[in-house]
Amino acid sequence: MNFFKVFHSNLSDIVTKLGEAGDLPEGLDTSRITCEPPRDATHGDVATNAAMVLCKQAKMKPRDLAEKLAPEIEKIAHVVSVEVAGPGFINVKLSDEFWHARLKDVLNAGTDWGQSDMGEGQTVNVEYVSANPTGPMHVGHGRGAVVGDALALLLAKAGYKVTKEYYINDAGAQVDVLARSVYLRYREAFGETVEIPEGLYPGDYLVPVGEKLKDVHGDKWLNADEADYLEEIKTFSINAMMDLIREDLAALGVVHDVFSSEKELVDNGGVEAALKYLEDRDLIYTGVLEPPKGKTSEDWEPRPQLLFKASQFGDDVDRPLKKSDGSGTYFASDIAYHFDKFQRGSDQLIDVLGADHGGYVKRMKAAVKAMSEGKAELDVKLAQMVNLLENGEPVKMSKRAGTFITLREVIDKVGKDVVRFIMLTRKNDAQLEFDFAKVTEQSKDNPVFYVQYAHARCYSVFRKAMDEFDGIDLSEANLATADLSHLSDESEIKLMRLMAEWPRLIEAAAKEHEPHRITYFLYDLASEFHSLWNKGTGDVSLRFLHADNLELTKARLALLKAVSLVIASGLLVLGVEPVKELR
RNA sequence: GACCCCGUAGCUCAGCAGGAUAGAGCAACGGAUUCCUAAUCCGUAGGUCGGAGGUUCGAAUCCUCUCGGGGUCGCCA
Repeated sequence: MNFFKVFHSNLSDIVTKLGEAGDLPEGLDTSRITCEPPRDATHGDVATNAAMVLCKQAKMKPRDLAEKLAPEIEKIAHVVSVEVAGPGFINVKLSDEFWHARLKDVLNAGTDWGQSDMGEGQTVNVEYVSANPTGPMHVGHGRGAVVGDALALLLAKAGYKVTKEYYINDAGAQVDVLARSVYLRYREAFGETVEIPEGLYPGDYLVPVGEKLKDVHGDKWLNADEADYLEEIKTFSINAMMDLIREDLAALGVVHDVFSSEKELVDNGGVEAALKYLEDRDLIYTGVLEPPKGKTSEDWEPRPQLLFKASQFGDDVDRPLKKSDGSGTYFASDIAYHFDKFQRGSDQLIDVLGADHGGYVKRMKAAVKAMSEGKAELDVKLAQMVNLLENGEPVKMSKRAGTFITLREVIDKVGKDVVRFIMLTRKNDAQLEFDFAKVTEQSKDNPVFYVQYAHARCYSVFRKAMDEFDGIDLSEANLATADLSHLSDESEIKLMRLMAEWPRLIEAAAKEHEPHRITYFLYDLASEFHSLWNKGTGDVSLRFLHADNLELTKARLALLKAVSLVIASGLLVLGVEPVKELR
C-alpha cells in the first residue's frame, strides 16, 4: 500500500474537519495537495505542500495555515513530530514503529509488495516489437521488446488489465521482397548458383528457408511464373520468419498475448471499415499536398490523393491514405489496426516503436483521437538506438561483410537477464551504450551485478544463518513475528523507508509509462543495503547474525528477507530472475 | 522550411506527481578488510541545470522565443 496516499486522505479529513469546526472555510479543494518524501531526509519522512496550496482559498498566510494544521497532523497515528519549514512546508516525522509495520507489510505481501490498484482494472493494450517478418531481430528491436515487456509488467503490477500485442506487418511491399529473396534461396537449394540482387534480402538466414521450401514443395515452382508462386511462398516465408522472431523473443523471455496480422486485417475489410468510419464523419477528402520544404525531392509531383484530416486533431498536415497505385498506405492499415485495438475494448493504447518512427507519432495520435472520438488515448514510446561497444570501442557492423550482430547473439553471449536489465538503465528516448565488457563485469560499475549481488548477499546470510542457528525457520511468516524494535539504526530505518516507498514508485512509474525507474530504484535499494552491510565491518553490533542473541538475529533476518523480496519484486517487473548466488 | 527528441559536475547519466540547500556512478584525491563474499563501503573535491523572458507562493521540471547536437519529412514499414 502506498502510505503517502493514506497520509493524503488523513490530511483531507483534517481539512474537512477544521472546515466543519469553523476554523477553516468549508469545502476547500484538496486535490492539489501532495504528500511526498522530502528530497532531504533531514526534513523528515513525509512533506506536504497543503498549506501553500490552500492558502489562497483559505485567505490565510501559508505559514499561519500550516501552524493550524500541524497540531491536527500530530494526532495522526505514528506521527512523532510536525514541523513547519521554508515557505510553508509541513514536514512530518514518523516513528520507527511505523517503519517496522511497513516491514511486516513487505513480509506479508512477499513479492506482491508494490502491487497497486491504481489502474482500477482499466484495460491497456501495449503493442511492442512488431518487427517486420523479414529477418531475425536486431539489438534495436530488442530494446523495444524489453521496454514494452517491462512496461506491460509494470502496468499489470499497478492494477491495469494488460494485453501484450505484436503487430505483424505481413501485407506490404517488404514481404514481397522477402518472398522473392526466399525464391532465390529455393533455387539455390537445387544447386543453382544465385546472386542476390540489390534490393532483396541477402541474409544467410534465408538459406534454410529455401531448403525447407524445397523439402516441402519439391521442384514445382522451379520454372513457374512469379504470379504462380509468390503468394504461397510469401505465406511460407512469413511463417518461417515469425517462428524465428518468436524464438528470439522467447530467448529474451518475452511472450505476447496477441499476434495481429496486417494481412488478415486488410483481407477482412478492416481498412475499408475504418475509412468508412472516417468518411461518415467527413474526415476524408481528396486533395493535393504541399511538397515537403527544405528537402530536394526531384521526383516529387503534385498529385491529388485521398487524405485524412489529421490537422484537425493536432497533426501538422493532412496525411495520405492511398498510394498512387490506389492501394492503401501503411498509415491507412495502421489506422484500421488501432481502430481494431480500440474496439476490442482498450481504454489506453501504447505503442513502443523505434525512434525512426518519430515522425509518425503525431498522425497516429490524431487518428486514434478521431477513431475513438477522444475516448482512447495513445501514448507512443520511442526506443532510441543501442550502440554496441566492446571495451569502449564501437563494434563495427556491416550486413555485407556478415559482421552484423543479431539480438540472439547478444542474448547468447551475456544472458537474457543482463540484456533486459541493461536495456532499462536509460530512459527509452535516450541513446544507450551496451558494452559487452562492462555488462558482464562483476563490479559495482555494472548495475546488473550490483543489484544481483545485493540479493545474493541476503541469501548468503540466510545460508549462514541456517548453519549457525540450526536450521532456523526463515519463512516470511516466522520472520514477521520477530521483535522489530531491534531495528533502529539509521541505515536500517533508511532501508525500511525505501522499501515502504516501493508502492509509490510503482504507481509513479506506471503512470508515466517509465519502466526504467524501476532499475534506478533497485540500484538505490541495493546501495543502501551494501552500505548497511559494510557498517557491520566497523561496528560488530550491526552485523546480521549474533550467536548470543536470537531475537536480534531474527529481526535482522526479517529485514534481510524484506530486502531480498523487494529486490525480487522489482526484478520480476523487469523480467529478470533474481539470483541467490554469484559464481 | 516544418515537426520530434536531446542539452544537468571533466565524462556517463538520474532528478520522483511543479517543491526547500539539484543527486548518483566514473575519473581524481584520502580512508576502511583478524569480520556474514572488500565483487563492497566511507569521506573530500567538483554545477549560473545551453541562454532569455513568462506562468506560479515556488521552475531543471510547464509556456514562448533563442542557440547548439541528433532524427524525421507523399508514392517504405
